[in-house]
Amino acid sequence: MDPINLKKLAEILNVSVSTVSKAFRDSYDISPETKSRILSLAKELNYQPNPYASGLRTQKSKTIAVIIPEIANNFFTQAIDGIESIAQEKNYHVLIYFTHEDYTKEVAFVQHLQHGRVDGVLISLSGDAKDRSHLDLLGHRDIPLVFFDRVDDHAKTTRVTTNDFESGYMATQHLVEQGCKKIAHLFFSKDLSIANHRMEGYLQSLHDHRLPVNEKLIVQCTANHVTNYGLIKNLLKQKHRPDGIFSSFEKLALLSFEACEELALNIPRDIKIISFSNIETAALLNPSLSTITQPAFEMGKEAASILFNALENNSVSIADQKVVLNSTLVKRKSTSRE
Amino acid sequence: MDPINLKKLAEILNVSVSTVSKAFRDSYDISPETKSRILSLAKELNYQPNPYASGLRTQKSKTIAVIIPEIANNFFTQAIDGIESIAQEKNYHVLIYFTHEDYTKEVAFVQHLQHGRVDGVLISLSGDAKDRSHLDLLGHRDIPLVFFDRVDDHAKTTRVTTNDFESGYMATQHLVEQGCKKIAHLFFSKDLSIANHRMEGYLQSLHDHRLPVNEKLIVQCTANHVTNYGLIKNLLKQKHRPDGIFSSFEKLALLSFEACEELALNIPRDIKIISFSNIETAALLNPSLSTITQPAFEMGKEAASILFNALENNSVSIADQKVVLNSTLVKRKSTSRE
DNA sequence: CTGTTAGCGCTTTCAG
DNA sequence: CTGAAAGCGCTAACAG
Repeated sequence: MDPINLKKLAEILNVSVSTVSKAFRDSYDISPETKSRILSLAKELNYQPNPYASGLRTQKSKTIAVIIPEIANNFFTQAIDGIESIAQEKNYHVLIYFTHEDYTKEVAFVQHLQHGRVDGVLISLSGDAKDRSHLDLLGHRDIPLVFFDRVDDHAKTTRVTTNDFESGYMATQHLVEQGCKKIAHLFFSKDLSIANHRMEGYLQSLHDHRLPVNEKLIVQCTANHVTNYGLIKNLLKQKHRPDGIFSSFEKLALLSFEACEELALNIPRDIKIISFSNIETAALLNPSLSTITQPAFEMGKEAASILFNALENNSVSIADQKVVLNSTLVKRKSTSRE
Repeated sequence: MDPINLKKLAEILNVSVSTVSKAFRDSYDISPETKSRILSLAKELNYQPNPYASGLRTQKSKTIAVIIPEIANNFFTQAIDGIESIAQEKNYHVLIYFTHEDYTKEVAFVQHLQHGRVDGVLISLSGDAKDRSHLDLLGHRDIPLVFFDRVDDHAKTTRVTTNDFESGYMATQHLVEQGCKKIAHLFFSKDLSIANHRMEGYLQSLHDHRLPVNEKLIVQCTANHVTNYGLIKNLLKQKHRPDGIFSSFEKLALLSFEACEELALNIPRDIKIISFSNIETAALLNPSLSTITQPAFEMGKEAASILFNALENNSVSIADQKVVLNSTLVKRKSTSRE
């Protein structure tokens, strides 16, 4: 069955192609009768304009791209949910790309997106990137870019984050309040500003509570979870093993749980754990993990709204602003009972 | 900065547009020197063909759509991961659409996709659909469609599922083996063939183990989790409350856990629970939930591979076949110790 | 081996 | 209020 197009509609109705086209756009400048004739036939024949033709003509795709490190992650899942909910509202389409923390993929995706496939881009950076200059390409092409969560602090565009410094501070303090003296910190990549902010909160909190900083308790993890598991086990086998762990990444907390189990360390008796995490399923969750939970869904919505706003107002360059949402500290058994 | 296009490349190199175009496609029929001159300049200027122009011309978008009920769900998260991994390999783009179990949205998405935006569609049906005729539209437009998990058994196209009957049978049997006599079944929507297959497995298992079928223990849930919570609580407050629950949907198991907690029922002592679930984080998981785990990632890969195969071979109509992968029964404390 | 040309389906001046 | 015509950027005959 051949697809129906403007030309055919025009032929059937004995009007010109441009008249038909206008019927869908310029509601003025066309007689009401003609318009309704056209629209009703279009509906009857189930006409939809060809997106590639109008995209080519108008240089608008009604599509955005979302570039994230991974999807098997509750934070990103919820963020995508938020993004898609706004996109549906605005009648936009959403393309997804996963970098799997691979910088070269991030560069490749961005390269591919600079030629009209999308009108705008939402990105959460991969962990192992140093040079962010590939992102400038989008700016050169007037494609608005909004960062969320894993932002580039130096980028001159909108960044949506959470209060990571404060969260790191709160998390650490929470462990201190439970009597922890030797608090370890697990983080992922020094190239991520959010990781740095969280660590700064941790350090400040230790300082304010007059606890010493022990380099051996600060563990930089990798994109490889087998390696990470080894690192965490080593941490726990140290002579002066920590009595608390603040993990800035959900997966690292999971690995810590597993490592404790293997080493027969009781949580929360021997060691207390708090982690950034967006696991929602409290009923199924191990009751010994306090969490810092980010408002992921809201972040997705916020970032998408800002982007769509820019697109709709043709304000090509997105303001150099930082939007900060607040995470929530969820205390659970691990720490609320001594 | 103006985007670079074929015409500009041609001008700079003093060749015709078609020569440039050919350099990227027909590696034959063009002199090696010209070709390399063109390609190197293209790289230097960071040229990328405009996808909307070539899409319009070739009627190929190098894009597929994935329509799923929701994303905040471990099964779908893993499936998308699998789909995207194949798409990356094949250099395809992936559009995502969430129906949130809303049939009207499913229809609207499919309507929008019949005019060239995508080359193919992967779908997992929304729960409340009866009439699947909207999907025929895609067939009429020669857009291949592959179902995964929530398939339409009557569709004449490829369907990728798991062995749901057998899984339902195994799950029920597992509870029987632990001594359960009054086994409830929670399911979601009679319109979903997979739900029906799972239930058939449940019924067959009861029958084979000479246990009576009690209609009051078979609960049809809804898309609304507050309602579902009420239904489950009612189930548990019945005079002859069940001593085992087989849930065919992860979220329903979570609600059961919560309801048990509220009603002070001990799991697994008072009641044992087994559920379809793709929660991966064993270390964090409550140790009292046995699960039927579907190979979601593999299903995504399988469905995507079949679709891309069809696209690449221009075999527009996808064979009327059913691909069945096997789920895994994961026994945990709830049932492995009496 | 290279160039000319028509046209994918749509939007948008500009004339009438 | 309606229509003719140009052209978005690219591809694919077809000539040369």
